[in-house]
Amino acid sequence: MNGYSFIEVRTIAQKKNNEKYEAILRAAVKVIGQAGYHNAPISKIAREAGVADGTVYLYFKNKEDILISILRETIGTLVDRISGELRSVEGDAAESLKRLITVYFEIFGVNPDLAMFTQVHLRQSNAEMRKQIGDIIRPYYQIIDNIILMGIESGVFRQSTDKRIARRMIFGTMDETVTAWILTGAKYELQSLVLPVYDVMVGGLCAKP
Amino acid sequence: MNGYSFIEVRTIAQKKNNEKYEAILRAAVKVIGQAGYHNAPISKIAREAGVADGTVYLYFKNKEDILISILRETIGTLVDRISGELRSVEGDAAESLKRLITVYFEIFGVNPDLAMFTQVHLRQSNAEMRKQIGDIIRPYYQIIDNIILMGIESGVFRQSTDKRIARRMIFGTMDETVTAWILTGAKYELQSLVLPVYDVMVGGLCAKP
Amino acid sequence: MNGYSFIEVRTIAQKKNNEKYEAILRAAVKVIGQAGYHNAPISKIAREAGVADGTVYLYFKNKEDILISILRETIGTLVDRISGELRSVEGDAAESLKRLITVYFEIFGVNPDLAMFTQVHLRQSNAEMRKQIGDIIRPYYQIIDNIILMGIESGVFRQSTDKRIARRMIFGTMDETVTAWILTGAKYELQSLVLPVYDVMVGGLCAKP
Amino acid sequence: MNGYSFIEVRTIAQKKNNEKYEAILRAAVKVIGQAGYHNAPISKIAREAGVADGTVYLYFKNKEDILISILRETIGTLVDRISGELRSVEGDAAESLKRLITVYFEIFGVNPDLAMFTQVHLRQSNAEMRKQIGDIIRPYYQIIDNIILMGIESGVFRQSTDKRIARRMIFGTMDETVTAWILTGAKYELQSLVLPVYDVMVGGLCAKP
DNA sequence: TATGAATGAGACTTCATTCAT
DNA sequence: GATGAATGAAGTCTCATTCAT
Repeated sequence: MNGYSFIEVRTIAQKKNNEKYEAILRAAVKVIGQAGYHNAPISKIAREAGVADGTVYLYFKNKEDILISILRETIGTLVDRISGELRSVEGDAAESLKRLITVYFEIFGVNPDLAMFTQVHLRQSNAEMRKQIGDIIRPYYQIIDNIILMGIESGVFRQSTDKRIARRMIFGTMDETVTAWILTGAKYELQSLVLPVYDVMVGGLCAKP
Repeated sequence: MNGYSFIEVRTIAQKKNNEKYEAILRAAVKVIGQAGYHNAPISKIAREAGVADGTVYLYFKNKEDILISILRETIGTLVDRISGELRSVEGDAAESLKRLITVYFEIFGVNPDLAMFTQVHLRQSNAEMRKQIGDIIRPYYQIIDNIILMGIESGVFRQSTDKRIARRMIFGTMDETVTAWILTGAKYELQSLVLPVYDVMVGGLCAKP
Repeated sequence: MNGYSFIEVRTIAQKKNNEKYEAILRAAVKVIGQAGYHNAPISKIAREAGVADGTVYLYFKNKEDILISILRETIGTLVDRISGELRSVEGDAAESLKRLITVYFEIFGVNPDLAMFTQVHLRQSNAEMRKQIGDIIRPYYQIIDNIILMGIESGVFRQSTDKRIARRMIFGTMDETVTAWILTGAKYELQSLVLPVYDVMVGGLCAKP
Repeated sequence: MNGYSFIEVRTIAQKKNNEKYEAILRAAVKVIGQAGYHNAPISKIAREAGVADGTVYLYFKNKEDILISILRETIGTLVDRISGELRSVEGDAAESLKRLITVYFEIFGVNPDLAMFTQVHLRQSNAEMRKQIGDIIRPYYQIIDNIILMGIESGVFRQSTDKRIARRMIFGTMDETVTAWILTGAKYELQSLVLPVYDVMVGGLCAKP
């Protein structure tokens, strides 16, 4: 439940020998993150994980399955951690949003390869994969939606807010911020951007009257 | 200077016959847009364009060059059209932003394949390509930056706005909106979202006191 | 140290199964020898060796590497065998030269494909390969040079002999003899030419006074 | 009849527009000589010759025909020039041999590309081409044979000389000398080697008793 | 004659996946 | 479970040759 490990969310069957399962996922994040999905041969991932090529197929159906699994673990971690944070600020939409951004930047800030993977290379998926991706990512969207709803109902956010659009603004801004961060070399602390990002989300661009 | 056509910028040579050049680019947008860069063999692009495989290499240095060329044409068009729009609202930052969103949604709204290409598949590039992509995309960023600056200086936007963050919010929100639109099947009119998107960008989430 | 096998020198890796490594080299000698380097597709070599195309790349870096490897094995064999022969006639330059010719004709005489490969198709290399070829072939040149030097110092060969030219005469004459032999169909025993070739090298054309 | 040009030996039909014919051959010698047969696209030869790709096929049946034609012209020139030289030393085998070497080194010494072409890249031919090459080269062999015969009959060369072997020694030594010269960068005057080469051919290696 | 755009066969090479050990 | 050698489909790109202009 802490979200720092890939272990918890595995089923019992998969828990057997999860050392290798995790090693492969970690290796895949690193290799794909740095080289891109189509420049990351299974053989390279296996070597990085310290296992044989064939072993990968004992833990994953195929290469796509690795991609999906990484996303599942990542989103799982994200949702776990954010949920944990939100419980302690129950009802405070503004603070919830701030925590959301904080956790998001934290998770990717300490793992640029994972950021690169999620923001950049995950897109290299075909139509049928995107369906699965959508399903996996939904709980995360839900959290954002809940925060927005909470804000509107509590009067902190505008009544007229278009909820879908607001979610895309939040998601898109964080996404773009992380993408810019890695594409410019991950040279500064992503954490330092939590407040300005939060500020522009909440306050918008306009000068208040 | 019209920006509506692929004609202006020639890559390999000033071919007499740019019909084929454009046909290949159009085909590439379609095939890559639908299947993804790495699932779009040259042979498929060539067939879609109605030319032989080898012909593609008379107009483009290699496969990457096609990707780069599409982006160059697209950004060129985008910049041309937005610049045109902005001239008629000289100095009005809010209106400029609205026009930016309008043009952005217009261009991609009529060409979901192009949207898919730009929003999704363009990311499937390696490190050295991203350098080129960065160079090409810069003029577009510049336009957004100019609008922000204009807004701040004219007092329409907040003085305290972090310009980099603001740009990422604008870019990320539009990007995410278009991405969501195509990933859900491009079923509604993208144009209908101009106002709500503009609204959340300018007003932010918070209820005014 | 026996020089009769391709086993000793490993290029890519110390493969457990060098049966395939040798099978591919043998197939390459045959196919390239008969068709020429640029008319010998990897697919043909693989088929001749009884392996899949991709297997070739488990044992060789690329097509050039095959060429280089064959040369290395051949020169290795040649040098080993000649060295062995020369040990038993230590100091006798004339006899050494005769043994050199004998071994040279022996090796190529039993393998016309290898002769064809070495004499004819090896030349089809680009500039950078020729550098490597030069390095590999050097020990062989050295042996010839040593024989010449030995002959001069022992007074068997003329003091005034230009050593470089002498080496080229020896090498060129053997080379041309083998080339002519294969280009005319390898119909006679190459061995039968050892003495006349030796004779013309040592005695030259002129009638002694 | 001077052998310095490609013009004379053309038939009347081919003489029409022989400027282009010669330009293409010259270009081919240069491009193939420097890059090798299989790295010398027709397009490159055409560009070097200042004609269109298609024009090449008005003068040559195909790419192989260019190779053959160059050889024919070269051997033609060689035979013409040597024949001319030999007429002035009628009957003197030793002097004839010296003139042979001189002309050989002269022709290739002033044109390293042609040397590279003949010594190195011409070998990149397939079986059926080699038949043609043999036919073309025969008159040149004939000249060498004649010199040898003349030497034996006049008592200048040994009675016991094996004529075939002697020819191969002469040819192989010149060939190897020129090859070594170009492969080491054509840095010295090939002419300077005429005498030492002649010397080793005639005197052989042995110290006279 | 001359052009050069167009063709498409075919080359080299990579790599996801399988399977005997 | 674990291995890694082997496979072969598929991809990118080159280039000899043709043909409409």
